Amino acid sequence: MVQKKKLLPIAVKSPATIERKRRGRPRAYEPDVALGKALDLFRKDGFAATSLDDLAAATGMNRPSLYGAFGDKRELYIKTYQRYRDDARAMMVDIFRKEMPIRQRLQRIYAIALDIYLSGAEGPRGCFTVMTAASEAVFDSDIRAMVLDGFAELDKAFAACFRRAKEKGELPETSDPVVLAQLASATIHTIAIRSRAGVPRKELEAIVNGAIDVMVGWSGS
Amino acid sequence: MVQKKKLLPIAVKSPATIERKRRGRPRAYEPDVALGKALDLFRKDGFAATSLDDLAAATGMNRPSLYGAFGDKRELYIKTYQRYRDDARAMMVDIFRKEMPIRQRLQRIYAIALDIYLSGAEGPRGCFTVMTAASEAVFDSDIRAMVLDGFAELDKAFAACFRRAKEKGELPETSDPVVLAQLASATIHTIAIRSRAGVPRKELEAIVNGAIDVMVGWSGS
DNA sequence: TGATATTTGTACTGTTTCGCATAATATAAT
DNA sequence: ATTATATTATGCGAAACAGTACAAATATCA
Repeated sequence: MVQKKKLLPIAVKSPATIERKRRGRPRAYEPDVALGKALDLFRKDGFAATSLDDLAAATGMNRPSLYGAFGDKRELYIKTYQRYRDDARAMMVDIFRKEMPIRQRLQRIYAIALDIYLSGAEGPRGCFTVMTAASEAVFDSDIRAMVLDGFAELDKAFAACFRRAKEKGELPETSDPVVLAQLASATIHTIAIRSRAGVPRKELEAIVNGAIDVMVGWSGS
Repeated sequence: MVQKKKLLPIAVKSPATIERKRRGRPRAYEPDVALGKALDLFRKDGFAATSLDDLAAATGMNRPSLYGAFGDKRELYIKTYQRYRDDARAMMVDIFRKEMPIRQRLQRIYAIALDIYLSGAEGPRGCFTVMTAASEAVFDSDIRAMVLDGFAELDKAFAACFRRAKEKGELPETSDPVVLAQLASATIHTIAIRSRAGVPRKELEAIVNGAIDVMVGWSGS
């Protein structure tokens, strides 16, 4: 009698998660949106400067519910980071997959990156991976591993782009996809940091365009 | 009678600061070394995660003395940041000034940058400018201005390098010193962040070498 | 020697913080 | 209805925190 009955009434509010009727008092929050609110806070203030009271206020939950749902502050931080990565990947994956000229592909990726970094009602929030590397990654080996994985994922995705472009003859035979990928990641990192410091979008776009020119040449505009 | 008497006995311990005999109870600390210790702590843990008790313990001062010497936590942070910038500039200035091939100049600058970023008994401490951009710069406009100034100073120094190299014929006429400078800064930023995440020096050097190759071509090694 | 100046060290205040214990509440299963 | 389960809500307690008041200590100056 583990999972017998069919015809289970699927909850209307959470389409992704299949959820049968739960037993006790119903939740007053939706885990996904609460996690999103927590992510917003952590991205704005960082781990150390964000208190559980702040998180409770932002999510509309009270502290015991936060613990019940996500564990302690550190576990919650890790979950928000995973959520951030999932979101960012979802926004990028199409552009990395679809067929298009390397120049256009890079332009679109950086445009989305800037959307992510410059968003935020109370100031630009930058890149959560970079912020986490700059703060928690040193003490905490689990978090450090996640951050390293984040860097590696981006490096690999860029390298694949350049490898394909080279095969298609868009890049000279002498070019090294791995080196170009590291430069592409470096450009991501520099706009992530500079966005946090308040550099306006126009300047960041100029940096991006210059970097693209160096990486793929002046073939297009 | 503002500054009349000559023959003032210069203190032996602090050669830089001219210091006459002070009136009351003597200091039990040396401001310069105390500020250095505070800088070490802030670089390791960041602003929010560093308590005044930690700072007092690290400097050997007690909290009232800390306030008397440097002001509150924020003022102390700002002073440590200025100290960091001064130190870094002092380590770089010769290489930016002396006459040498662009490739060699870049190699030396990145070597010193890596020395700074990877130093630290309890893990690599990264770049304080980048860390500050990632954390305090968003709320605090004074700190934000300092960080922006730090970025600009590096951009300008790199741009001057590439401009000189272009004039000496080390770079093609089509190359843009400003764009190359932004790439050079981006490379600084990416190794700063990655060092914090525990990437070993060998890998960071590979990133640097690849970036140099792209920026100045394969003329040298 | 006594007045003045400066720093140290202890202790205190009020606030914030994290984590949890406990009771109240709301639903499903029987 | 009664029981079991799951969540909310209140609030406690111990620790950490930033900042300051005040007395003791240690020097110079007259």
